[in-house]
Amino acid sequence: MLYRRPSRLPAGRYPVLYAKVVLGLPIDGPFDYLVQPDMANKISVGARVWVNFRNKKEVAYVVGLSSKTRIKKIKEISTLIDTAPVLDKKMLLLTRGLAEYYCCSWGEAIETALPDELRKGREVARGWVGDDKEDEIGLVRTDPALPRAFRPRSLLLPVTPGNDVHFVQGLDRMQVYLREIKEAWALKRSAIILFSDIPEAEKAKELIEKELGTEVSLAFRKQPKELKVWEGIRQQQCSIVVGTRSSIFSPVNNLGLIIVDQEQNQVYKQEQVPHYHARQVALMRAKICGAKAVLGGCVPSLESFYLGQKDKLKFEVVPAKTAYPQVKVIDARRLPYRDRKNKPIFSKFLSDAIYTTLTEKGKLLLFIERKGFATSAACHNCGVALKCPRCNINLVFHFDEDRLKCHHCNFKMEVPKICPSCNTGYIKYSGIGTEKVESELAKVFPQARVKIFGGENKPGLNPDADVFVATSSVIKHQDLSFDLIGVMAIDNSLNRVDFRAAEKTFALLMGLASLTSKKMIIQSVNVSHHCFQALIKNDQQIFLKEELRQRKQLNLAPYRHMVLIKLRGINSEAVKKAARDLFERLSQVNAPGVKMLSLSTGQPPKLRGNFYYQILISASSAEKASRFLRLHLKEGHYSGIIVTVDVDPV
DNA sequence: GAAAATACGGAA
DNA sequence: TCCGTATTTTCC
Repeated sequence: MLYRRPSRLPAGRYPVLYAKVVLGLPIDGPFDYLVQPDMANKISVGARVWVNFRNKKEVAYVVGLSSKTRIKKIKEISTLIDTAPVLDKKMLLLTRGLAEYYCCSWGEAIETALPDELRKGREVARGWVGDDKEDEIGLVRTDPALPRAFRPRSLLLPVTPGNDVHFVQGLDRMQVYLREIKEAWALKRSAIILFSDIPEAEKAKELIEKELGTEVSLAFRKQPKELKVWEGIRQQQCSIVVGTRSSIFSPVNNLGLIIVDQEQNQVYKQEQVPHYHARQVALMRAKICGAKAVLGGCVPSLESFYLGQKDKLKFEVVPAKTAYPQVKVIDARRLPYRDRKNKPIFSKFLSDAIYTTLTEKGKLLLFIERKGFATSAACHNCGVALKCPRCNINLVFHFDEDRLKCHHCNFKMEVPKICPSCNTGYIKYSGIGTEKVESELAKVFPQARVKIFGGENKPGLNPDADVFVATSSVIKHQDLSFDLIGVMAIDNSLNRVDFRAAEKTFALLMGLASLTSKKMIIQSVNVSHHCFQALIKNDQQIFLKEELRQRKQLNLAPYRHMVLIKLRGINSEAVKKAARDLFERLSQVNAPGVKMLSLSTGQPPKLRGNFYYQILISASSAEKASRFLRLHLKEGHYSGIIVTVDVDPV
């Protein structure tokens, strides 16, 4: 993508100027358009223009200017939308990097970085305070003195070296964030601080405003004043922005600091194409801007821990002010039977603890992860779930084939008559109904006043209630404190068909543990799991190191980049055929560093009338996988089937 | 992504 | 040879 420097232009002659533009469509560009002479001194790289593309009026983004073109039948730019760029050279670099990483077009990446109204061609207030040094780069041309100003150069720009990345671990990490923000502010540099939800961002806005005595912008998608906020930030030399995922694209000038709080949280991954992860974009943007990146949370993601192990990220642990609770893991394999039909859901140990806490008028939390879980096959006697010998994830029973299947590598096996682990028990399928916990509790402890947590039901609003039954949404409420937390059916979470199941479960339990400084009791059939060992000993390294070791052994993230190709369509057979064909075709390509792993039905296989299939790939780098797919996905087109790519799925 | 260009194939 | 339809290509 090198744009040739124009040959010296004859004096006095007016040169012809072409603009290289990209569009927010899944097509590779850029496309050349003729810049009319009267526009030439107003157009700039990073500005929007209206163009006629395929006989349709479209918004396009100028990514380069040139005095040459190889295109024969060229069209003119219809009108200019902006006289000042809406993307500075750093944002252009960032969006292009995003496209290369996440396998989308540059235009699509640009559109994810801009507010909705800008994508529709809405005009914006002038007053850009860019921090571009114009002539140093030549991307943003503001000098109207033609023809000398035509200096379109390579877009392959050197990136500011030196990436300063830190991880702040602990419940009281906000004080470190404040320290960093103050430091950036003193140097007259901007800061972007991302939070996992809007209430958290709002809280932080108040706190930072109080501490710094300056106004802080709150930015998130689809807010009524999205464009106003965007314009406001762009016009300040230096600003502080708090927000959610999309705020990573805030148009701040002189960026000096990016903080991503709760970086292990999945909310930072966008569900729509391009499936970017705000943590990844934060690291990319920090590198381009020479800014410091600070990741934070109670638990690091395996990606961040891995960076730490390689000395690419410095850890700072903030000591907790509150005590860490006593954690007990109770073996739930053989809960005593009350009768054949009604298996008890509380162990003797948990029952006793609940009883004691109730007697002492303490507050209780019973946690049940209700989110979808696959039917797993486990031994009735020893409780060991049947796992794939190749992927170490749970096998799933398929009724139609009467066999066990691995959703990761397609390994299949007959259901064993007796458990291969203990050689005595028979295999049982579990899909535990957790809805009964409340009524079960009422049966066993008629004196307890039980509420399902959520909405109006919160400890503050219901001072009478003794017991709250809650799902993972309770973890957001870090201001709560209980005397006892009981964790039920956590094996459902641990046994999910997902190589990140253990990591997610660990983060969940760490979040829960911070809601009590007294006692947490976990019921599991898997007591020796490294996830629990780390919790019992209050040593995250036990979990992180073992998990990393397993990931390495199985060639999974963060050692390799996973890429998921999703196919969907109305016709089940057609999708299946297309997926098989695509898998076959991609497998035949010799691409070093790219490995085809599996072809399976989607999760779920059918959604809103569409049938889903997915192909899993691993690669030594995301860019490599994206290049590979960009090249080979367009070779074959399947009618009626939509193919999307998710790089680094979570 | 979707219109336009091309390839295909059956009937006259 | 013609035309309707499926498939592939191109969009500047």
